[in-house]
Amino acid sequence: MPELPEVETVRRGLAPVMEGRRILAAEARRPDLRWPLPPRMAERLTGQVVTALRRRSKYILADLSGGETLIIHLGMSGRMLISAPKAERAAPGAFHHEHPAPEKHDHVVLDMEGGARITFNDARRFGAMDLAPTAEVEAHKLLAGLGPEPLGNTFDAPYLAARLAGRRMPMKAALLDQRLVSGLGNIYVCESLWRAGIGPERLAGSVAPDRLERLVAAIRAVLLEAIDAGGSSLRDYRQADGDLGYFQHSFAVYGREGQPCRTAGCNGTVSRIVQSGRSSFFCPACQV
DNA sequence: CTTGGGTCCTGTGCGC
DNA sequence: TGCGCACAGGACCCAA
Repeated sequence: MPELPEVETVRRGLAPVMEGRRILAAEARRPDLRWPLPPRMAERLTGQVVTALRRRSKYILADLSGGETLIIHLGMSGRMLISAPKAERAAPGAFHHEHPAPEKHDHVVLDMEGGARITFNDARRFGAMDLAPTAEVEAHKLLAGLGPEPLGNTFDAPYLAARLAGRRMPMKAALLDQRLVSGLGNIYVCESLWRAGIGPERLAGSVAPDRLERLVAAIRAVLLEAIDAGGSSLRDYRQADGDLGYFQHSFAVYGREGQPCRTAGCNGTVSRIVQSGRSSFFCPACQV
């Protein structure tokens, strides 16, 4: 669900209540998400100070003082809900009671030093959590194969050209492949291809170098604007308290089937096709 | 190796 | 109001 900008927004929302704070209590309310939770997860989290909250692709990484890192993936419907009781209502030593009772699909609960409760809620349970030694977290099975960060300086047109040469996969599928570039999902792939004027069915190896330059610029711009906007807020993706100022991003093509293309001077209409089981939105007139 | 399809899970919205 | 179906932001795993 959440793609890179949403995950980054969640990270930024969690940082003030997590970074530098101790996890006073942790609870796993079921043994698994997409996969089994790591053995004794609650015990391994309890008492740890979160020394840093980082992001890699769509993963949030919480470095812990004991040398492990908590890896969090939100899957399609995962949310991190923050509940911070009003200071005047919080009786000393009794802040646990200031939080609402867990609801359906609240799977992991962290009570932080400072009084905030962080609840991982995930209806579809495609999300995941694991613990790995901080020093080797990049080598973790979930992270090892990830391609470059799209906002990092190793992601550029020559890199794309080299990786896409000879590939007969549609551009849509190529950009969704996290091994090529990591962090894009269905929405931002559609939006980026629209900005770059590239059709989602174009074969990856057939895009000229100058259009790859345009694509890299488009991807960066789309992601940065979405992060700026505080992540896009759709159905499943809402911060409980709404304090973070989530913004209803207005997409150029995603979810706009049948509506006019927003490219200047284009008279096209946004179409929807299905590629590998996912909806692709694009303008057949200006994306070629 | 590359590519396409099925699959996991629950919820929502729509047409009948 | 109920029912069945399509669809939802991800990504692993396997078969051809």
